[in-house]
Amino acid sequence: MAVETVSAALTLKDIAREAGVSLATVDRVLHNRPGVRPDTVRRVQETIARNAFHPHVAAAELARGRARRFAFVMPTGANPFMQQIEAYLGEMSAWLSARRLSVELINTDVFDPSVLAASLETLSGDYDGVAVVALDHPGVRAAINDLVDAGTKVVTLVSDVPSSRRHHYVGIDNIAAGRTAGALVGRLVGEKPGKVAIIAGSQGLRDHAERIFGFNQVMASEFSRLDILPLLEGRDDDDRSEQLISRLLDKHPDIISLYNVGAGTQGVAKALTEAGREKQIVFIAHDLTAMTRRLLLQGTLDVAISQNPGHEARAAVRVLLSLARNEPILSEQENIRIDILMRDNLP
Amino acid sequence: MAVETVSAALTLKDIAREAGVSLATVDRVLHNRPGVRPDTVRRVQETIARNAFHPHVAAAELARGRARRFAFVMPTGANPFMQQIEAYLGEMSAWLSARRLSVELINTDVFDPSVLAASLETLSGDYDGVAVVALDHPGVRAAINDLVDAGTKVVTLVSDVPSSRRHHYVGIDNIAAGRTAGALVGRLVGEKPGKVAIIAGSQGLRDHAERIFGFNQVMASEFSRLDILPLLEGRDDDDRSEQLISRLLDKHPDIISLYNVGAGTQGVAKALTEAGREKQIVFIAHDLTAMTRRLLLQGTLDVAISQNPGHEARAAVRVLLSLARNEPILSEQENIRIDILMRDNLP
DNA sequence: CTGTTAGCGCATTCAT
DNA sequence: ATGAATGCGCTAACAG
Repeated sequence: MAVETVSAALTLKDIAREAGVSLATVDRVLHNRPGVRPDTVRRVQETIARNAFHPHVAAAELARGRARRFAFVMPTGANPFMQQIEAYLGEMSAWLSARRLSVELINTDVFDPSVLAASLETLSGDYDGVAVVALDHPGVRAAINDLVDAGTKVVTLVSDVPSSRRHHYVGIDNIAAGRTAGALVGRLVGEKPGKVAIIAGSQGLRDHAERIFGFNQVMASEFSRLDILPLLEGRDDDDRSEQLISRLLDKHPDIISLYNVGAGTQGVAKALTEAGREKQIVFIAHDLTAMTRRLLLQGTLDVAISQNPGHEARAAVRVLLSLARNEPILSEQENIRIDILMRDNLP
Repeated sequence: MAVETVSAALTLKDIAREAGVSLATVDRVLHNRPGVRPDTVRRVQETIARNAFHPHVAAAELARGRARRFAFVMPTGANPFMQQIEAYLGEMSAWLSARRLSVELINTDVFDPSVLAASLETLSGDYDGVAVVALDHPGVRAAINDLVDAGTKVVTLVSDVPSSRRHHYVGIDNIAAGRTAGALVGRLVGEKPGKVAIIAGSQGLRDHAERIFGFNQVMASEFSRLDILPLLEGRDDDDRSEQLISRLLDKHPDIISLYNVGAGTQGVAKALTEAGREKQIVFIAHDLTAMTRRLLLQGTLDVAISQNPGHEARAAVRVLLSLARNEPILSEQENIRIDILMRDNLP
């Protein structure tokens, strides 16, 4: 009936005895520290492997003594999605403090590359790990690489800098998210012909650009019968987005779907409602907030494509911790999914 | 710039000194053990609260010495979804062993209530925690309650027994999953009138029954123009499902959508393809496996509604561990979502 | 290059 | 009802 067996709970000392060396030598091998004869290294490694030995993390953590410090560099301002991530970090505080981990929030203008880069530079040496909502820019890339060179573990959060040497990216594949939006638009409008509107914050933002790219890809290859209107840029601002969309709806009575790539969903929704067309137009936007939740329940918004902010907060912390401990990371666990949220599967 | 402050990393000893008692007394209060004057208890608790003190889990774990044993009671047989959960448990083995945790798999016929109940009874006393894919039946409920009374922590996995006193349920809300399926069918078929077919493993299975309930709810209230055909029961078997669906497709040339509530998706897909109708019919099924992934990419399957087996495996372990340690559980983290998976957001 | 040793913070006897 | 003392398994500093 039982399948797995219980392993005998070995300790470093057991390994040391079996390999015929001292505790300290096993420890050196375990952490690839210098000063051990290659031959001895091999012998110890073999005993470790043979016994499938894993050092007790609790003991290791305790013996290290030193607490770990992580910094989260987040955008200033009232972006609700970022606020959710910060809130979930706050919820972890008991968990963190029971592990002698500290997370410090650093709010910076992440949209100004020089400010962000400068902000990152000041962190060097003070932290074991840094999570940053990054802007893809040469200055930022350099700052990230400097941190990495200084021995700090770095993960990019939500927005990546693939060309940097960051250790990990915690966030979604935005091209795939855009493709998902495109497929949903195409599938939900049915057979009807008509125009599709698309509004983003700015094409200069990497995540927005990638989503637009993925969206257009799917529309061109699979729903070419639909007419995509030129991209509008609402700068993630409610009022501006509302105005742009209002004008657009006036001009095109045959719009059947609307995709909002970035923030400003409230403004877009307002324009839709005031035109009295919220039920006819398939409306797709990003992220789950109190507001998009309400819009989904009302039926104004048809789908919210989202990334789970709680998952991102915890994944970033866990990845930084694993990196700091030189532990392997459970990649399946830290992979952030593209959530399709509709009225009936709201969490 | 910085927002959170680093707490001073207190220890039990600090609390003891500040409260004017010994280490042992603080420990007693911390674990609600008897033998402390109420007055002293209060004083110690206040000091703990005032300092927002959290005992170092690593030290606690180390001092306990004793390893924790958990059992996972899973269905025998070749259910791919269950096999995925087991596989993810296997992937955690290094993680588990580094924490001196052991997970033992117990395979049982969970569909026979008396066998399952008997199986659970044998576990009593041997484990700190038990996760069980449960069948909702009085005998099983009693067995679960007995385990709980014996001090074992119990979580139900994937399939719940709400009337039992299990400590936690790790799995999705199946009514909501059924509603989600219904909404997707209704939205994806467009304006077309026609018939909708539905096939389940068995109405006797609680999760199937709940999904059917949710599905019908949405169809009746929002898509009453669609004609729902009587439920078929394929017993989660590919061949039987294929035969049933083939016959149904022959009989009804105007079927526009098909919802498979349980397993047997491969058989259903085969029937669809052999009838040459896989492109016209909106097909929705559950769970992501190698096969449903392929069907999604081919376009035979339009949506897979799924629960993340890796997440479920890890959540069950974490919840059992938190329960065993008397730690609070991060409910947002352990909540299992209803995933809507389409071709473009496959993980 | 290798070994010895003193804690890390808590749980748990055993005394008082 | 309370306190003192021991050790969990590992890291890090030091000694050879």
